Amino acid sequence: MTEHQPFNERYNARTAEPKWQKIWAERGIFTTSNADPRPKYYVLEMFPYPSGRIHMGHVRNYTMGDVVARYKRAMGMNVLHPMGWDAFGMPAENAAIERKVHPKGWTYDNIATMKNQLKSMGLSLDWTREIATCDPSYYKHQQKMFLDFLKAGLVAREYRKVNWDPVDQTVLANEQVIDGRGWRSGAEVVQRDLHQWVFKISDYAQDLLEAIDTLDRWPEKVKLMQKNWIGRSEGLLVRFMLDPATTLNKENELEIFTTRHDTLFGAKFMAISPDHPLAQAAAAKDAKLAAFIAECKKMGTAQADIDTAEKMGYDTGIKAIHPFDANWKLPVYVANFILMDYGTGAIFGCPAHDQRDLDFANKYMLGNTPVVCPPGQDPATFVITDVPYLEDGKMINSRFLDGMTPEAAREEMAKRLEQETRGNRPVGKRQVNYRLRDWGISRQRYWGCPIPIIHCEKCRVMPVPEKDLPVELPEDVTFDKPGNPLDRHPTWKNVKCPQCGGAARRETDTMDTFVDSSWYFARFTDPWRTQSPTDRKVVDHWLPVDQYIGGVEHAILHLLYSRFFTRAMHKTGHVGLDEPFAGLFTQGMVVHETYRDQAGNWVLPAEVKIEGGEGARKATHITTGAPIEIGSIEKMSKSKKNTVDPDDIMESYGADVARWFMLSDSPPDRDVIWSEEGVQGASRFVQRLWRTVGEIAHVKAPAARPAQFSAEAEKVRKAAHRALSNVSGDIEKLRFNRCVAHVYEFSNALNDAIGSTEQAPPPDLAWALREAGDILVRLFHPMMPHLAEECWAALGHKSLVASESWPQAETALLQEQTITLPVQINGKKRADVTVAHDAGKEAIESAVLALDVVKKALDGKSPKKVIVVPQRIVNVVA
RNA sequence: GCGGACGUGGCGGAAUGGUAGACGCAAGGGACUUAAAAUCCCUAGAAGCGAAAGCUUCGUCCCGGUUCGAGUCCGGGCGUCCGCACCA
Repeated sequence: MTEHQPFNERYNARTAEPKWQKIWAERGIFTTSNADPRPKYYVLEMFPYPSGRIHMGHVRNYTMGDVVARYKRAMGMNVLHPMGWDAFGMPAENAAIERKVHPKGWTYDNIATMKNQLKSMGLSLDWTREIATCDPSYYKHQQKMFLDFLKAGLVAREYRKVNWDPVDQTVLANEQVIDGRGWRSGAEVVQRDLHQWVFKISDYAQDLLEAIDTLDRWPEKVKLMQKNWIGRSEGLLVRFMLDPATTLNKENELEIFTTRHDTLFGAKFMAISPDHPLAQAAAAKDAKLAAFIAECKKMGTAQADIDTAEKMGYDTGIKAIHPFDANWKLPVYVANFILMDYGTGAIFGCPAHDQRDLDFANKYMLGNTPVVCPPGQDPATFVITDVPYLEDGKMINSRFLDGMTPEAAREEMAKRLEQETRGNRPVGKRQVNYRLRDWGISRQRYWGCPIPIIHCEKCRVMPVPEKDLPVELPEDVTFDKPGNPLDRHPTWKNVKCPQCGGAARRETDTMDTFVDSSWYFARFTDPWRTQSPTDRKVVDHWLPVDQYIGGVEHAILHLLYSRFFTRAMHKTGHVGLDEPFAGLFTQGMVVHETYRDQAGNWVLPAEVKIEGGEGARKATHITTGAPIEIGSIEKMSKSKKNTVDPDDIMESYGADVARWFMLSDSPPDRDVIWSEEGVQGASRFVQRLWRTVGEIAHVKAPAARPAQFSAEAEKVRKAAHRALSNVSGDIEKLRFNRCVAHVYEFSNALNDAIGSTEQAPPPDLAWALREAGDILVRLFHPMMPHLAEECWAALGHKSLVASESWPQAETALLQEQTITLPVQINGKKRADVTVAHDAGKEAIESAVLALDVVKKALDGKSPKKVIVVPQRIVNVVA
């Protein structure tokens, strides 16, 4: 048996934590067998990018997952709780450029460091399943699936806009474009069209949308965000004739998509995307238009930039003819806010009922005609100036639509336009549109999974034969020149065409790292398998993930891509289901105060000393003594230096304290403020628990359960079993902050009981105290596993608490004999009434009416109404 | 700009439409100590009344609504935060 610490000393996390971690590892208790017959439970936290060191966000995320894993294990389930590395990505290449280190070396060094950090947290992870997405043994299978998807028609090539840095000769991520300039070069960024590989996620738009409703253990907000992202809209395609006098015969019509065809009589202009073929054709004959389009290309590709940029247009001189009036001509503008990717890249503008159209019309003095009149408003006096009318109403100024609701008007308009034909085709056609675009996966970068394609002059685009997988990244690359190192590698891209044997070149683009993270959860089920990405028997047993936990910043992209990828894997036979994550939890961020010195430089919390409380907090620099300004609380970030290094915390307080603090106070889905005081509070509590358990360890109790318990012993038992019931329920609901509160409550109650006990408590109380001690330790074990092991051993147990089963609450102890109900008179609390816990409504009512306060308030009259809510409250309406 | 959330004491927060402020932090008072740390006990939303036990009024960002009853539901504001397709 292991030596445990004597109770006259403080609990020493520094010696206890490594000791228990070693024992857990030696006994392999967190290694999961795929053959274990017990019911499965798959708990997964979003795997980290190996950026260098773990941060507090990781500590929070992985602690939550670990609580669930340890709890479910105690509940008798076969728990899969793996960990890996989202190891491809740009920071490795940035390090290569800035520090002359190889991305691979940099990444694996980081993994080694972070793995040690995670190990020191005492997480119950199965490290035998560790994977790194940058390992050829992982990405080989990803390449195989790319080829399978290609065969299954799930992959296509499309032109896509990217931010191009003309100096660095590279594509920039949106975050690398700052005020329209490249972050490294400072050069003005231009939009460029690149031929890209895309996954056809839009084929699944309807399915992904509908299936959201089956995800009953996902947060509503995430589901709503995904629905809006997919953005289904039912609208109408309308073909407008172009006035031949204003255009060449070649372009004789313009097709637009609209969801507001009810407002067609409010149209004032047409707007097309700068990338629209008509705009391109017109620009060929109009140098000014060409210049305008070039100007539009200087805008970034980020949606927020497009939406917030000033609305600009260029009148092409082309006129479109209103479908219901041959004499009604609408000017056709090229406008910077029209996207080619959405609908047909062309719209009609109705300024009175759309903000963007109104801004545009006001700028170019195109006027507006309201066609929907608000209820109760006189149409004759209804005018629109700066704010469009977007609500429901009655149609006006709209000929045959007048008087209808907008909804009926849309229906009527669609019907009429569908019936009208021009050139054997209807003028209008109903269409369901999605905002969701196909997923562009091509990246012009080195540190990613190579796309297994060979380009041959003769045979065009050829998949790499499966026997040649993986296509491995060459290691001899340089980062001293602009552009993609793969592209300028002297030999790597030169290959023979697999079909004709002639000279060909490899695809030098690599995959978006979201691809890597779209199936890692499946790979964890059998990471050793070499012949295929998954073993169907194994993967179908483990999936879906029962509880997935990660940051809300992944609410849309990562989760939606994973849902699509799982469907694609299903279609190609790699898994047997569509939805990868049955339960999802999105945790909040870790935030911290910011500090600046007098020169305005950010200062690390570790360098700041805080004194004085309550409004009078003053901060000084720990070494120089210079005054420090305390700033706002913000997300921990390197740039603002408001970070706390988990290593420092674990070194000075221990992993359990860090874990406990991360779980306490804030609800897990909200931000938590890291504060020194809070950590110290957690640290004090660890010592208090240690002392409490020490007291109980000294209590000599009979082996057999006493037949009777005194009131005092009963009180202890009730506190224990109530805490047990509460903590269990709150872990199930992932309400860890309440678990923490209940452990505090229980521990306080236990301390009270011990404090009022003489040296040797009577046998029944002694037994109750020992029972409570055993429950207490098992209750906090998922949150503070090292302390729990130390306490468990101290209580004389030979087993590991990590392998113990979860205690069962005795329901009889949860029910009080009498309950005290608040009594309200007219909704205000005026008294209490104590009744038997199972008292009926009538009994409660008569007890309440007998109260002096109630009698006085009623003043002899009978109450209008008495509302009795069982177990809750009584309200007397006088 | 679009989409999503959040707003409760000095602070983090608790509260199936049912006693607002559990639990913790910080604070104040006391005990122990030569002293400090640690620990333990007590107090604590605001205002007012009372010698006291206690009582009254107000109070969950603001305005309005639904309800016997609203922190919670609905409508409208204000503020803060997150995401927006090549950051992960």
